[in-house]
Amino acid sequence: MAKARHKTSQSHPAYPQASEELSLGPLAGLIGFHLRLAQSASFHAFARRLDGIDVSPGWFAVLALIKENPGVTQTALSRADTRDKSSLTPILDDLERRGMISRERLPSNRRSYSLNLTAAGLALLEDLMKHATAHEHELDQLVGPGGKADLIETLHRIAAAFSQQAVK
Amino acid sequence: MAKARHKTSQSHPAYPQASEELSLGPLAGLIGFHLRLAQSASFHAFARRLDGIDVSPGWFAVLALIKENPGVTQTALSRADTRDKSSLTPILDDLERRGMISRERLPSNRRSYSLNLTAAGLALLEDLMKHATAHEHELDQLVGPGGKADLIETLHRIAAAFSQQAVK
DNA sequence: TATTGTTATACTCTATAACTATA
DNA sequence: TATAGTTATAGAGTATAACAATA
Repeated sequence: MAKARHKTSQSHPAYPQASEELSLGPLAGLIGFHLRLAQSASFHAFARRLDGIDVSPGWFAVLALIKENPGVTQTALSRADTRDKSSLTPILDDLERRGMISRERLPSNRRSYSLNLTAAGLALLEDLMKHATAHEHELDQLVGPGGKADLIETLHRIAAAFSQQAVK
Repeated sequence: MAKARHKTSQSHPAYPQASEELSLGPLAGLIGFHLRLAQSASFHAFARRLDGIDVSPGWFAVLALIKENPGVTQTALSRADTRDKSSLTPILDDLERRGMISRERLPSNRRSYSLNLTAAGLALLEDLMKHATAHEHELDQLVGPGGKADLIETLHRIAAAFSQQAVK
């Protein structure tokens, strides 16, 4: 987990287009393209921070959502994190095996699990949160003091708009 | 390729946290979290547009970069798209097999290929560009008229800052 | 020795479909 | 019949390492 390591050797050979940055052409004006590069770079930077901890960036959101919504079910959790419930199962299996979460059948509906953090899970989350905060601090610097709320609102609007489409 | 299909059945059962949106807690304030959701939603929406065309969103950038930088080498291309050269090989193999690109050894450096679009590749790219433009138009609406340049600049700053880190 | 590109391989993330058990 | 969760499986996407050809 969290095993991203790059080695971008900067040589400057003598043939066209290879020594400098490529021209992006129309890509330079596409939000979608920059969204991909920014999220990928940010994700890997966060993963690098988590090196040594055996938890990937995606698991952080799972733990944070359980803490914030005690007793949440797996299906509700998968919806909030916009992935299929079947993608969540192995993650939760692992977190349970490691004693980070508890799963209890709901008496009112014995098909569902009620998910909660254990004390160990809370401690893990708090550790992860420290790294997330440090990472976020870097992002804040890049975005600037006035831009953050706007940026989050815009990103949220994008996510919400296209998620609705997916339902159609 | 481009096979994303969601079915978010909106039932409203009678147990806690399942009927409505979950609380995001601290995640609500994290740029990184919203970056992931926005890019994932936008990516899948674009992929949905490309349904029927046997090319994924990632391949679009490859074709666009080759068009914009005729004769580019594989290593330079992989760098511009921030992925390893070995990830590019199977994509280029496929594009070449389908007659979309040409690969010629550079006389000046016979280790390198010079990549170019064929006529068919250009036609494919133009078709893809129509879909990308339509998708981008949707994003523009969401971002608003004044926000676009700012958003792209911010995303670019994030990508650039963390890519540099990766080199260290 | 260093670099370009290929190959072999593996890991992460995520989805679909069929299943069990409950409702 | 419908829903919650599991299992089996598959397919993108991407990386590392070892390699051949070339520099």
